[in-house]
Amino acid sequence: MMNRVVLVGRLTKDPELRYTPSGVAVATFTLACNRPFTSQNGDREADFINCVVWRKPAENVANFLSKGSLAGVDGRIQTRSFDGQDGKRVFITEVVAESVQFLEPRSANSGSSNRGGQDFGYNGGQQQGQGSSPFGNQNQQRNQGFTRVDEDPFSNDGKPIDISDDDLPF
Amino acid sequence: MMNRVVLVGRLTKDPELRYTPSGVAVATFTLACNRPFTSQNGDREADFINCVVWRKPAENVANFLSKGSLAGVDGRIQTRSFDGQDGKRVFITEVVAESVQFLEPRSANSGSSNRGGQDFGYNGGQQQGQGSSPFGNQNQQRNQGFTRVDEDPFSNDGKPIDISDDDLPF
Amino acid sequence: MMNRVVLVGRLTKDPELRYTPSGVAVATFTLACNRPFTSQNGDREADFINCVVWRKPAENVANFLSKGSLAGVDGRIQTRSFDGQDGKRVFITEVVAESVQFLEPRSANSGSSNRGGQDFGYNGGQQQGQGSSPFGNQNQQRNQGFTRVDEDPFSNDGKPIDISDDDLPF
Amino acid sequence: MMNRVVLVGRLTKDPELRYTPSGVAVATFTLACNRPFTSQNGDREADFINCVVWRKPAENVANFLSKGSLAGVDGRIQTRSFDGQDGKRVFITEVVAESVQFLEPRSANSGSSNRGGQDFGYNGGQQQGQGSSPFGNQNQQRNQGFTRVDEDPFSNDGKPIDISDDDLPF
DNA sequence: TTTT
DNA sequence: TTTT
Repeated sequence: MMNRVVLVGRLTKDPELRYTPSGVAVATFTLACNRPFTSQNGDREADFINCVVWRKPAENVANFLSKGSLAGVDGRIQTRSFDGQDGKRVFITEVVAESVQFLEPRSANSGSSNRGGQDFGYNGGQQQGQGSSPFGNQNQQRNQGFTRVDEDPFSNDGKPIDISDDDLPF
Repeated sequence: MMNRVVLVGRLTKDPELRYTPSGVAVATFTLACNRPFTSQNGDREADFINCVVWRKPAENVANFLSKGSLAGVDGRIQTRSFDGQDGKRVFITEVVAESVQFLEPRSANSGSSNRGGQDFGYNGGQQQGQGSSPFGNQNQQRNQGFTRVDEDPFSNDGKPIDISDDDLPF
Repeated sequence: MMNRVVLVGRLTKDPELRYTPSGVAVATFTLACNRPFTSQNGDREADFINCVVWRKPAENVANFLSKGSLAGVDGRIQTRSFDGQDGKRVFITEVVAESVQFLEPRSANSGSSNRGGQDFGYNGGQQQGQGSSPFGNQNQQRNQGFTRVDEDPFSNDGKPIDISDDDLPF
Repeated sequence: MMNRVVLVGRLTKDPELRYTPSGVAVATFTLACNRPFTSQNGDREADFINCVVWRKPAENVANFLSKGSLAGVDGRIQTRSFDGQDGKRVFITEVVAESVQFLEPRSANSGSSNRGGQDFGYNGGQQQGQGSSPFGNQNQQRNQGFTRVDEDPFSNDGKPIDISDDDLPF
């Protein structure tokens, strides 16, 4: 059934990249989306929306986005639940990004003349090697030492990811 | 910032209608959206997405939708948090519907020749009186005896709605 | 770059199914989407939006939808142009559906207990044989005798489809 | 009925601002949205999508966007038709933007510390005076001398806008 | 637990 | 706590 989400916002922190036991990349991040209206106290609030992205776009996200980056997400809402450590069921609502668009312009001291708007869609994956990033390698550090975990994308305390290489929806 | 959600799914239960202290209608319901792909165990799963709708469309939802109804939602993702009764902060992600479309055809024994597709948008609110519903009044019972509560739409145990008539975003 | 469309409307005519020279199915149809507001003359108008869908979902559309069917579309806006017969360039804006959802309930005299909401997404293609349609074969006639054309989906007067099996975006 | 479009792309030219006879601002512009996949010849193509925006956001668009600007649009698809000068009916499909988001970062030599992501939604209209633009007044020229026309937003050869101040959907 |  |  129809389930479509489009967001533009800023990462509240650096994205986190993990791998399933079978080696599939998963990145998680939170987008702060400022609301287009003000609250009754007159201040501008934001929604903080948890996003998950799989495979190649996950690695692109980890490589090219960081805290504060402006990004667009096209995906679906997913809900799931697991048993929390206190024994009660925890319900999660998050966005599974099918594509992530990088909306930050390249930094001023970079050599490229490209202006923003790079797409990290799964179909549009142009398989850029990490070393040849047009954005430089200032984020490369973040990609080192990632442990392969078999965890729930947004938590460290529960519920293995029940996913296998063969059965991913995209 | 851009934040758009479009869903089509079925209500898992009858919607719940409440009123804020200042008399604003709020309806809450959960949409079951079947996923377009199967899990690794081969079964078709669903996402259960909590939705909130305000004002006139809230009353339309309460009047015309019930458990199992097929409905479309156009809205935004909202996050909020409150202190749970166990003292820890609870984070909520839900969809605030700006318009709800009724996708169930009118029942066979009804007199109208209209086929499905009725819209409950706030701008398109055609202000149908409860008593003159083209769908009959079989749901009207549900609208009686609603207590005016000042509660968080999806819970009975917390956090007053911090909203006033004057400051609604729509 | 982000480009997302979600529509719900009714087919203005039976869909048209064609095949490219290389055998790829393409269906075209027009969705009438009633506007949620009225014009200044007080009447409710509609937008008539041309849609194209490729491959398996194209065949599903041709088999299960017909004039008047309520359907949902999730896709992208596409523009293209070609030289019209009067020598001037014609510009086309249409929606390429990635998935089409059938929102009509099964007909009253059908044996299935399923209620509406069937999805024709490419990933969700459950490869239903034409002969085993749960909706009967009243539309099957429409699928016979389709000439394999190498035409622009919405016109008979021009411009070959520049697409090959290998290079489809989905 | 549901009809939702979200786009991110770059303006192909400076936006054009006009006013209806009753004084309502209308801006038109075309967004180039690069496709996330390549054509069979291996080159990356784009869709060129005509957009219309009304009232305050129209003026914001004219003031803050120009050729090449990266912008997001949230709106609806609209179709309309009129009689062309050659006597045949012309059909138009375009996007009516309900909100436009400015995704270009402010220019390097500006004094503000704000980074991109400004929203021009109708509800979020913060009513910035033209003279106090945080982006400087380099675009202000474009806003001078606009004739009040009663034309179809995207053409100079036809069909009066059938709209009045009182009957706008937003 | 939040971005600009 | 889930719909068809």
